[in-house]
Amino acid sequence: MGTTLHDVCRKTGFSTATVSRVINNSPLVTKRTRTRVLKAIKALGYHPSRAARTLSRKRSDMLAVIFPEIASGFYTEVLRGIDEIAAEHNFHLTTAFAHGQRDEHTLALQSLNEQWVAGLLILNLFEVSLPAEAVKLAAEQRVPVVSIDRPVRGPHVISISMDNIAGAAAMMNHLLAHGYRDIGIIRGPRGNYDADQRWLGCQQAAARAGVMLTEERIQQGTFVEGSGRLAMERWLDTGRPLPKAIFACNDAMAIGALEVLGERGVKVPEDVTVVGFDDVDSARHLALTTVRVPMRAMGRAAAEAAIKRILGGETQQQHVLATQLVVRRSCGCDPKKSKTVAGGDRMKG
Amino acid sequence: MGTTLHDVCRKTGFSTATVSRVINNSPLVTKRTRTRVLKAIKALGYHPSRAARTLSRKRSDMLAVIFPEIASGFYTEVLRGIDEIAAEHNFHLTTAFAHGQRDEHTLALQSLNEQWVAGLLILNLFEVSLPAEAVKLAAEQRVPVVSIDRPVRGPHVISISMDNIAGAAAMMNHLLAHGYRDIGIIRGPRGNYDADQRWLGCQQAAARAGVMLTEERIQQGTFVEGSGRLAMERWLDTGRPLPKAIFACNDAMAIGALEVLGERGVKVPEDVTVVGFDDVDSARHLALTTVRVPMRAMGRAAAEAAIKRILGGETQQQHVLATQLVVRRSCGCDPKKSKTVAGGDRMKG
DNA sequence: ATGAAAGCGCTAACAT
DNA sequence: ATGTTAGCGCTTTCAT
Repeated sequence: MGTTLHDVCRKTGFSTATVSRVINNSPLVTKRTRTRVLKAIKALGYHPSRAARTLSRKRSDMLAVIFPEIASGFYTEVLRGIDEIAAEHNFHLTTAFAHGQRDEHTLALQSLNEQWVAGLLILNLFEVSLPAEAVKLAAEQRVPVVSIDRPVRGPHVISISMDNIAGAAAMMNHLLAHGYRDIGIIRGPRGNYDADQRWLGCQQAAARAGVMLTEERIQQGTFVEGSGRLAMERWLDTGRPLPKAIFACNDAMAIGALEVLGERGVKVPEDVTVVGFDDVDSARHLALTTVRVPMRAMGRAAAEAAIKRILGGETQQQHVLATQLVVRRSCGCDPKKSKTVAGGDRMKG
Repeated sequence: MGTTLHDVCRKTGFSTATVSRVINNSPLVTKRTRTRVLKAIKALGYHPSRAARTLSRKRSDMLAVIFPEIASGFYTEVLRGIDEIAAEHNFHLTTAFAHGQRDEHTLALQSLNEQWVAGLLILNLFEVSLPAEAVKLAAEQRVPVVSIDRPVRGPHVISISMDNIAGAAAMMNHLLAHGYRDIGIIRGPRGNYDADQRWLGCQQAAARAGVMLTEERIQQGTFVEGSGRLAMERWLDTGRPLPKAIFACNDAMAIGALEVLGERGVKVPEDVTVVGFDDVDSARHLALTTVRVPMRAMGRAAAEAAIKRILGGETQQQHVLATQLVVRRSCGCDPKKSKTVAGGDRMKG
C-alpha cells in the first residue's frame, strides 16, 4: 500500500508536476512521457489519494445525501435514482439518515462545515426552508443544495418536487367520473408539504365538481399505517354509513384502512372503494388504486441538477415532476381502460 | 467559509499544536487555554477540514458500503442497521450500488486504493470469495472487510450471515408437524449461497421426517417474482395435482406464486398452502407465512464488527444470526400459537 | 514540455 | 503545558 506520486517520480525520473499532469490528462505532456508514466503507474499499482486530492484541489466529488429515513420504498427509490446519476458522472455518495434521532440540519451543516462535499441532496426538510445559516454557508462554498420533495424558497436552493395537487385532483376526478359523490378523505399531517398539497388537490377537484367535502367526511391521519387504521375505526364506530369511496392520501394509510375493513368483513371494492397515493410496492399486491410518484426520477433529477451546478452549469430552480394515476381493483373500475396521466412535467425557471 | 486552524491561532495567540490539541481533546492543555481556544473556535465558526485531517492522520472515519442493489427491502434494512451503528460511533458512510452495471469488486478496490475508507462492508459478493487482491490490499492497509449475507473463507474477512439452514428446516418442520407430506419446493438459483443453504435445510428436514422430495415436487426459481409465477404455472400446466403445500424459498417467488394461484382461482390456504422466506414488507399484507431474516441486525453486526476492528479490537470471524418462523394465514394454521424461533445465535470464532 | 517549489489544513514528533 | 517544525500526498503557479 501507500505508493505515492513520489514513487512514480522516482521510478520514471519525472517530476511530480509531470506525473500529476499525466494523472489529470493534461495536454501538456508528450505522448512518450505519458506512456512511460502510465506504465510506471500501472507497474506500481499507484492510485492517487483521495484525501490529498481533495485537500489540494479544494473540491471533492462527494455528494451528501441526507434523508429522514431509509427503510421505506420511497427513500430507497430516490436514493437509487441519485446513485444512478452519481455513478454516471463519477461522483461518490455519502449518506446519512436522521432516523428521527439526529436531525437533518446538523447533518447538513456538518458536511458543509467540514468542506468535504460538493453538493447536498436533502429530502423532506422538517422546516419549511433550510436554516438560513446552512444555505448561506453552502452558497459561500458554491455547494449546490437540492431540496427533494419539498420546494424551498430562497435563491440558492434547487428543488425537485412532484405535482401533488394534480395527482390528488386526478384521483378525485377519477372517482367523480365514476359516479362517486360521497367521498371520504384521510388526509396527511397538517404542515407536511405533501399532505397539504394533496389536500388542496382534493378540494379543488371537489369544488369544481360541486361536491361537498363535509367535516365528517374528513379524517386526519399522519401518513403512517396506524393512522389509517385509526381513521377507519373512527368512521366505522360512528355508526353512520361509511362514505362510498375513501381516498387515503398515502398508501400506508390506505393499507391500514384496508386492514381494518378486512378485519370487520367490509369488502373492497364491493362495499367500499379505497384508493391511496404513492404506489408503494405493496400497493400492487393489494390491487390498490393509487397515484404513482416518480421517486426514482426525482432522485435522478436531484443528482443531475446538483452535478450540473457543481460543474459550473445552470439549472432551473424548481423542477416539478408529474404523477400518474394507477387504476387497480380497489376502486372497482376496469384497470385496463383508465390508466391515465395526471399532471405534466412542468419546470419553473 | 474557509476559516482554518491558523485563524484560530492568530486570534488566540496559541500555536497550531495547542489548538490542535484542544480540538482533539488532548489532556495536555490547561483548562484556561482550552476555554479560550474553544471560545475563539466558536466565534470564528471554525470546523476542521475533513480532507486535511484524513490526510494528516492517515486514517478516515468512512465506512464504504457496497451493495448489488438498493431498491429492495432487504438491502434497505441492512443499510439501516449499518447506519444506526455508524452514527453511534461517529462514523460516516459512503455507499455504492452495483445495479448490475458496475461490479462490486471494482467498487471495493477503488475505495481501498484511494485510501479513504476505514472499513468495507460488502453484501452478496458475486464470487464465492473476494478477489485475493482486494483482501490482500485491505489487510495491508488494516482495513477490515465484512462480507454480509455470505460467509467467506480467508483469514482477513469477517462475515455476517444468517442461519438459512435452520430457517428452512424450521419451515419444513412446521409444515410436517401440521401433517403435510406432499410438499413442493420452489428453490432459489443454484450457486447462490442463500438458495443452496435453504435447499439444504429443506432436504435435511425432509430426510429426518422420512418424506421424499421427489423430482417433480421441485421447481427451480431465480429468487425473483417472475420465477415464482413461472414455477407455479409449470405445476398447474402439468395437469397433475398440485402439492398440498408449497415452500417458495423466498418471499418474492412466493408472491409470484400467489398471484398465479389468485388468477386461476386456486384458494390459499384452503386449496393449497403457500409459504415463503425473508419476511419482506408485502408478506405481512399478503398474510404469508414465512421465515423472518434479521436484516437490520445483520447490518448492525456488520458495522459493529468493522468498527471494533478499526478501533483495534478483536471480533469473531464468523457471525451467524438466527432466523425466525412467522406463521400467518397462508399456511392455514393458527398464527397465534406457533410463532417460534428457528436457529440460534451461533458464533464461530 | 518539464521542473522547482509553495502551498492545501491538519497532526505529531520533538523540543522547551 | 506550549511551541517549532516537518510532513501527509497532491495540485498548481511560475520558471525554464
